Amino acid sequence: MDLRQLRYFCAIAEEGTISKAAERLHISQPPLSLQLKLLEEELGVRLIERNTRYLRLTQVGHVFYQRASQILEMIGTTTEEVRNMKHGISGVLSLGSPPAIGGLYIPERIKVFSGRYPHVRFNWRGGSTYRILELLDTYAIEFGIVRLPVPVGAYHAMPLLTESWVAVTYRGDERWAEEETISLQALAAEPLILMHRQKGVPAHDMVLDEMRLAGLTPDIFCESDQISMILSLVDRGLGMAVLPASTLALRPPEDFHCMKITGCSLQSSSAIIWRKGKSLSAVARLFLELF
Amino acid sequence: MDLRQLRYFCAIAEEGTISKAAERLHISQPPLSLQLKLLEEELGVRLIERNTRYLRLTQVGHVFYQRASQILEMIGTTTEEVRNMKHGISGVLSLGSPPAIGGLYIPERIKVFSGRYPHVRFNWRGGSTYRILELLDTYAIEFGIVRLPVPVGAYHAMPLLTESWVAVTYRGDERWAEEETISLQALAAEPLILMHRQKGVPAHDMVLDEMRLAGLTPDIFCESDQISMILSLVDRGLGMAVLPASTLALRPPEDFHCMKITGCSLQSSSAIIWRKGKSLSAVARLFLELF
DNA sequence: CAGATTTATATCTTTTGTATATAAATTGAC
DNA sequence: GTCAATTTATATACAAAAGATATAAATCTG
Repeated sequence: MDLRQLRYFCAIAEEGTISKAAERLHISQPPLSLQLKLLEEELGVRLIERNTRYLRLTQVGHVFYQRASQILEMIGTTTEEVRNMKHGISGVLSLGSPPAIGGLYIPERIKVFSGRYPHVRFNWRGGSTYRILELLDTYAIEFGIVRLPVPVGAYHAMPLLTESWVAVTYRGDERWAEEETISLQALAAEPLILMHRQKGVPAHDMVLDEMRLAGLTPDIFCESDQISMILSLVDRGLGMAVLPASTLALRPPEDFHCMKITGCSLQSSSAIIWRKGKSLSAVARLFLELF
Repeated sequence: MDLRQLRYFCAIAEEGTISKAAERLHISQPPLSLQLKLLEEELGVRLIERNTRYLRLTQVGHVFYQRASQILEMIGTTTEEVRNMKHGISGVLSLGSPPAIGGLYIPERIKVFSGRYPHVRFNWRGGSTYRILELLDTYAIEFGIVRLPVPVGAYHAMPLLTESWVAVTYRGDERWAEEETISLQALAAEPLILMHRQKGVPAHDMVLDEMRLAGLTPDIFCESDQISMILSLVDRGLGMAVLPASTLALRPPEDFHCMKITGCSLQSSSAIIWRKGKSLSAVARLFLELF
């Protein structure tokens, strides 16, 4: 198969007659008829039902048209992309994430990416999931990592992991050292160090909601929007944190003790999202290929 | 640009030398060198750094190789797909969904799809989200619609809408006719008609969990795994249902009265998922394009 | 039935891709 | 350091194919 044949086929499909398509393509009509015929013969399928008065795509022709358009568009963007890389791969990659989630995924990938493309610079914004959506909507960043759910209409999403939330104490805490799990009731009796409640995105309200709905007045010792701050308090035995399990993935396991929370289903998924309307930059596409 | 040039470029990138690539392509070496040169000139970018002893891709060359491979693969699958449609578009499309979610998305699309491709037959399995995952894993269905979160590793996902759960009474219920919202406490005092709790997928436990954690003993009048059964009971004033808002979308709005639940954040997202390893059939891909 | 329009076929020309021959460059062996 | 071996690049010649022109066949309109 030949790219030219795809272009020709699409032109015919779009123009509605072979003659008009030939005009658009700046060739004469006979070779266009011929190429269409050759394409159909190669595929062993009739793509366009035609005679001197009618021309319409067959079912298979419709399918093939969709695929062919996609392929041509991909070739176009690839060509454009590569041409713009005349002076190597450079530019600024703008992304955003809540610090806790981003810390999991971003630094290692920035390291790999920067090793591969040393002239790329980064703009890594922080903030709540809600804030990240704002940054996306104002085109301040190209893509963001957020916890689901988010209003899904305007964004493409690439799901990352789904995980449970766990209760976290410091290693030296003898009362819990032997425990693998903790009940919500027991948890409510502890001083709690929690993620700050954040506007618009329910995932972050989950801990507080579950607590309050339990009818047990939770003892919120401290709220913070920084995981590192939360853990620094836990480390000093000032209270127990409730966090997505992954936020501890980058910490040395000997520093903290995690317990599953029984009788409740705190869960959250995260995803990479980007705006549907605007296509990603070449650099951003390269970066997302790391996921 | 020419498809042949993409094939040639990929062959060179994969074989490591122009000579070996020429051998693999069953052409001689000089035209291959020439085509590579022409490709680079057209793109205005050096893709392969080479001399008589070394050959390695430039940064841009690496990017171009990835894109070119994708394009070639797409052309391959498209060709294959279309060749298999020799006798029109037919076959059996196997999918699965919990009845409640599927009812929202599937019937209308089956209607459209069947109008377009009348020779396609359908195999629409039901079951809990957990069951749907089983069917996917055993290749009994090609894709499923489920409520998130699901273990994300093995599946591609295409997110659908995110929605709140609502409390539902029958229209004639005077006690609530004027209310737009209902508190969790008030809800707990009603006889409840709920989705049956289902194994493995936490989303369906949400109602019960929220209830129990509220410290209020919920009065579970009836559990069912069929939305239609639940609504038939609600319709007779036997209790109040708690359901994702979308499950009522297909019902006449005059039959039921919905209220937002205050002080709790019952939310769920749904998504179409399919196995990562196995590529979708042509018919399935066509169907997913409706979303 | 004549004129207009569109697709299909035949033949010729031009373009482009490929092969052969050979030069140039680099590495390893003696 | 020179010679053989290997690889890429260039030049020329040939072959394949894509396109143009001319024209036939089919269908609709007036």
